[in-house]
Amino acid sequence: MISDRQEKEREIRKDQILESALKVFKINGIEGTTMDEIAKHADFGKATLYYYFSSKEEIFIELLDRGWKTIWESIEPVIHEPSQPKESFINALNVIGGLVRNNQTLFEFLFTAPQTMPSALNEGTPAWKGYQTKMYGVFQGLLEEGMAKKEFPQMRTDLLMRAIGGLFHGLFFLGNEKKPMSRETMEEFITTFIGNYGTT
Amino acid sequence: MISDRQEKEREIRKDQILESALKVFKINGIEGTTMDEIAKHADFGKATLYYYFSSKEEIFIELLDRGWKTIWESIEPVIHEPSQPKESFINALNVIGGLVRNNQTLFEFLFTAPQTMPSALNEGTPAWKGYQTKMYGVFQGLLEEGMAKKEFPQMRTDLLMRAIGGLFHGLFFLGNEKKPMSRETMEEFITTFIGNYGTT
DNA sequence: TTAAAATTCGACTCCTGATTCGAAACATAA
DNA sequence: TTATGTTTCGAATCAGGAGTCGAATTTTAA
Repeated sequence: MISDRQEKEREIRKDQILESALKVFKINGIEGTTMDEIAKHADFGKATLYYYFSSKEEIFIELLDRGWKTIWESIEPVIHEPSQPKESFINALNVIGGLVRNNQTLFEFLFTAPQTMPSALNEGTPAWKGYQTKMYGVFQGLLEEGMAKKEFPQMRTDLLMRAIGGLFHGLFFLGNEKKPMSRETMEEFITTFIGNYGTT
Repeated sequence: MISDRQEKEREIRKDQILESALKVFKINGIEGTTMDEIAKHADFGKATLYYYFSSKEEIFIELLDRGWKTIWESIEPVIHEPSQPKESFINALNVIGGLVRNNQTLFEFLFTAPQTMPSALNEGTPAWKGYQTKMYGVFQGLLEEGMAKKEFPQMRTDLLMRAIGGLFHGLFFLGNEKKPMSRETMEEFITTFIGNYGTT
């Protein structure tokens, strides 16, 4: 039997491993990351990692799953508030911005890793992909609603989507500045781009 | 002695290998790419690759070097034309857009690979890095000039830089559309963002 | 106090994939 | 035609890293 406390401690150890994996990944890149390295950082023996995770891939998947779950659960309540599409849209972006500010490394990983990790993609619709899809769906939806209400510039929503995605990514992750992107600055850029149509 | 023709043929074979490497990389990701795979695609024996390149890494570096050189040499003349900063800026972006349209895979690689290939970075300032730096320098410079002339919104140029970089990347590389981004659409998005200050 | 369960880990195994070897096949030019 | 240089490649070699094993060590609970 496993007590509650035991379960909790186990969870803590898993977190420790995941966190270390993330750090090592950040330093050595996804390619250069070895289990030994992760183990050293996490202060465990390599074999112990396999007591908690069945494979290196599982570690990365778990990182993605948890991360995207967090994103989704943070956004979800915001988009259910009864506001104008544009407002919801910006609120949701701000929520994500907040997450990024709290843990830059993690979220950069979440937004970048999928491109560079072919193995993870091939398994029948992993959980994280589901959240990702839902998230994009929501944003796209808000964009379409807002477009109909003339709150946004009249452009193809899929293009606008790409543009805003890129813009967000650029602001938060490009360049070598260590200071986090402030909420104000982000809003300024986004609204400048989106134009001050409906509101203001 | 190596005749001109021989030299030329050798160059062609190298191209063939580089092109194959790029394709395989696109399909299997940078991680999953093996020399065997590249060799198969290039229709050479694996050992032959080593006759033309000293290592797998050299292949990737060469891809980056050539690519960034191309970018730089395409931009260079445009920015020397005597125009307003904003105009030069957009012209240069359009030039790059043209390159991307011609060979999406290559340029996506050029803009993405550096993030995911730690080994390449460690060698004392590789050639491609030089071109990349020069390019960013030029864009940043144009932005500053234009800012002074009120051609752009008054924002920190480094942030504006990141934003435009992200925007460009988003338009050209995000999403799963296969159709290339048209010049018109790109300009529309960029100028919408930049605002129609000076010109128009 | 002690048997069973949970946790830890160093030392293997094993495989994959980069790189090298040495022997061909081919081309060139005297 | 032959000696020399060039190109090709299948079959080894070799290293590094993922994953396994079996023996401790620690914790739990009766």
